[in-house]
Order: sequence, then C-alpha cells, then structure tokens
Amino acid sequence: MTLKIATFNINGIKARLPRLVEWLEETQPDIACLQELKSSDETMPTKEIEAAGYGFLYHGQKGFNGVAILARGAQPVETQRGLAGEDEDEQSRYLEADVHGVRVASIYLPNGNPQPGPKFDYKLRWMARLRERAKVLLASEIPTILTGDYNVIPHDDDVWDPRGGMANDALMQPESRDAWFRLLGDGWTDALRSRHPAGGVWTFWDYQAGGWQRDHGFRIDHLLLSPALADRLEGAGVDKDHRGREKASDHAPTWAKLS
DNA sequence: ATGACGGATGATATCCGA
Repeated sequence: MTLKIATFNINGIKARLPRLVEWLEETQPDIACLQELKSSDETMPTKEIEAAGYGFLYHGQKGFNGVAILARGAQPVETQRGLAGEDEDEQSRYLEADVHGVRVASIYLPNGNPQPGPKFDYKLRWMARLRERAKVLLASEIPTILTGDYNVIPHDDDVWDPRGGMANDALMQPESRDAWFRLLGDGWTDALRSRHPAGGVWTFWDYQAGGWQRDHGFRIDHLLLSPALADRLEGAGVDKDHRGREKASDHAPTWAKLS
C-alpha cells in the first residue's frame, strides 16, 4: 500500500482542464494539490474533476491565486482555509484537509516580485505565518505534507543559471531562503531534495525566451514531509513530459511516493 | 537593459505571474 501525492501549479483550471484530467488519468495520484486555479468558486469545473474519480476541495478567487486538494476516490475533509495572523489578507493561497490518513496543505506562496517592495514584504510575512501553522502541525504529530508552489529556489543548484537574470529575483533572495531554511529547521523534509541531493531538477520553465526548449528552469514546487512521513519516503520526481505538451502549464507536476 | 508568453478580465489594453 503506497500513497502518491503530487503538487501541480496549473496556471488556470479552466484553460488547463483537458491537460489536468489527462494527467490525473495517466499518473493516478492518490492526492493532488493544485495552485493558481484562477477561478472563482462559482465557475469551478467540479463536475469534470469528480467525473475523473476525484473528491475536490477548493478555495477559489476570481482572476488570481486559488488552491485545491483532490483525492482519488475520497472527499478531503477541510481542516483550515487561509493562514492566521493577517486579517486583511483575502488572497486564496492556503487550504488544508485530512484525507487518505494524512493531513495535507495546498500552498501557493506569494511570488514577492518586485523586490524590494510591498509585495516582497508580503511574501516574507506570509512565510512567517506559514511557519507558525507548520509548528502547530508538527506539535500535533499528525502525519502531514505541506506541498505546493513555494516560489522559493532553495539552493543555487535548483536554478539553471544562479548568476544570471534570476539573481535579483525574489525567488532566490537571502531573505526568502532564510525563511525557507527556518521552516525546514523545525523538522520538515524536502522530499525531492532528499531523493535528488545534487540538484539540477526543475519544476518550472518560463513560457518566455524559449525557457522549455533550452531547459532553462528552476525548482520552486516542493513537498515537505513531517518526520513520520519522511521515514516512509520511497521516491520523488517530476512529471517533466507534461510540461512539453500542447497548452501546458509553465509548471510540471511534482510528486512523492510514500510506503 | 528590455522583452519575450500565457491566462484572465464589466477586456479590445492592462494586470499578474516567475
């Protein structure tokens, strides 16, 4: 009995629906966390997702953001929506549920560009708020996966050219990385990194400037495992070929397999 | 240095993303 959990920033659930259903049918994840739905709850394609055999819990927002948790043959039971600590924050970026015997959070962490500036400040505040929630989950000892688009490039070997145009990007600033490593230091395991410690594995390729064709990518979609689940990690990878298809997202699905 | 591509929107130009 294994559990396969995946994260996929789909860049528009309505525009990506055929690709999304195709990916679910081909790879059959037990749990799939989605980000950047770019759809309000009212226009969410619930019938199509359920017809693919998945329970569908979502937190939509018109135009931007939006996160969801899909579970094969099961309905995720919501445990939290949004993060505490900033009452005026209306952005749909965090959704948490119990399903298939684990706690799972679908995360769409703010991009933070341009930096410095208010968007970067919001990113760093959001990371601090996420860490507070993550501490509560660790203390609970519930087997937990925090997964999604973190918009953080943790190491220089997680980006094709660390000294090029990305060097000043919010995704790899020291403040972003410090917040990432503070979170991991509390006891989380970066599933993909633990299986591919040398780096060089990308989850995102820009649509622009031939990013995919030149393999100019970086790693920003992550799965963080609580200690009990880290002990059960059997494999992790990226469904890279899905990035090369017609009308693909700019992210590729990223997954971990647990025993 | 800039823009490039793509999705979404009370759209036909502008925003946001990474």
